[in-house]
Amino acid sequence: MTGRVVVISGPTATGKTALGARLAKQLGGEVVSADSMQVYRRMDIGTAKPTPEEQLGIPHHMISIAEPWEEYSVSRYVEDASTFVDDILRRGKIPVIVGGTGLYIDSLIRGSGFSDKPDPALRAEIEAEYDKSGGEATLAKLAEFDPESAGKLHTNDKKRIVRAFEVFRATGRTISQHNRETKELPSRYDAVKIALNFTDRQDLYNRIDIRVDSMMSAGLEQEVRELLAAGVSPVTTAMQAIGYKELISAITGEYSVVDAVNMIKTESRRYAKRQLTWLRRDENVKWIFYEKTPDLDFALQASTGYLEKNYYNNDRQ
RNA sequence: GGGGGAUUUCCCGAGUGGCCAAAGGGGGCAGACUGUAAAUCUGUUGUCAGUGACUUCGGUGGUUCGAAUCCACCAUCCCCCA
Repeated sequence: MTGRVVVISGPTATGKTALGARLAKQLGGEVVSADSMQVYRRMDIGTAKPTPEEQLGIPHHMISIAEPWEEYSVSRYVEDASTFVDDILRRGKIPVIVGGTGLYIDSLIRGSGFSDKPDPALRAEIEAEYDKSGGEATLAKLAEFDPESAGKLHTNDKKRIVRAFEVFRATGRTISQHNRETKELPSRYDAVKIALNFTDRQDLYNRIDIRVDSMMSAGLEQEVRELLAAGVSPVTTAMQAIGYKELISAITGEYSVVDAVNMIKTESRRYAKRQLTWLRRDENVKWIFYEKTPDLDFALQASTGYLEKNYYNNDRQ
């Protein structure tokens, strides 16, 4: 089914969560989170999950739906989230997709299909080959059957080179062919996208620093210790999250907690930059810029105005 | 008071007479991204006109055709002996 959805995105620490909840409440909608780390249970502080009070009594889906030792991924996300979105639409409500994981948002809206099943053994085999023959040789081999993606990839981009081989060996079709086909399919949902940002980059960075400090005083280190005590391996996808991986290293004595906190701040800033890069290439995003500090009322007003023009208007392109 | 060492481009840190605007790393900036995505990868980073010029290696002066690299003095910091 197709339907119209609202997307609230932006780099970390811009108040997406608060705006999303307010908007959902105002529009009579429900929130569908689009965050690759909030899907994990037991990781509340470091992923800045909305508390029950912050949820304003609005249903929030796709939060705390997997255990941190599970391997969650985009494909599972699209599968699970689209079920909620479809259900919300069926009930005549507005899905408000809130989150900062660009790949998840785009894949959900596009309705990306990921048909082949991941085969860890196959992947490991290809990785071993890459390590053995080197990037240059492996990329050359890729060019033999898929010159298109080989041309786009850098020799050091092990993950994507390996994946290109993996798709080809598993399905017999090249990844570039697969990508082209999914691109040509009509979007699964009609999305009105809004992104939050600051006029001045430095204000975003200041905001991130403040938030990391408050996560620490809220007990992030204890949260990480509990995950380790629960037996969560540091190599899982969940433990790659910013804030968690650094504190694990501090807990195991690699460096001090103070150093870890500084790294978390730096990593968060760099992450915010990558989020901006991802969002900026989407021309359909309506940006809302804060001056100095996040201003929820301003954002709410700006997004409401935008939605009135672009969401309810059926002539919208 | 005496002896020794240090001072490099945003940061750390190489560089001991020309091949140095100056290795490498970090950070910044920009980009990529289709089953690990809070991950991963790439480019760029003195200034200006774009294959050349100009300013820079604590400061001042000197040696030299030529200095971040040698000498003198000054400044700041560190260590050792008093």
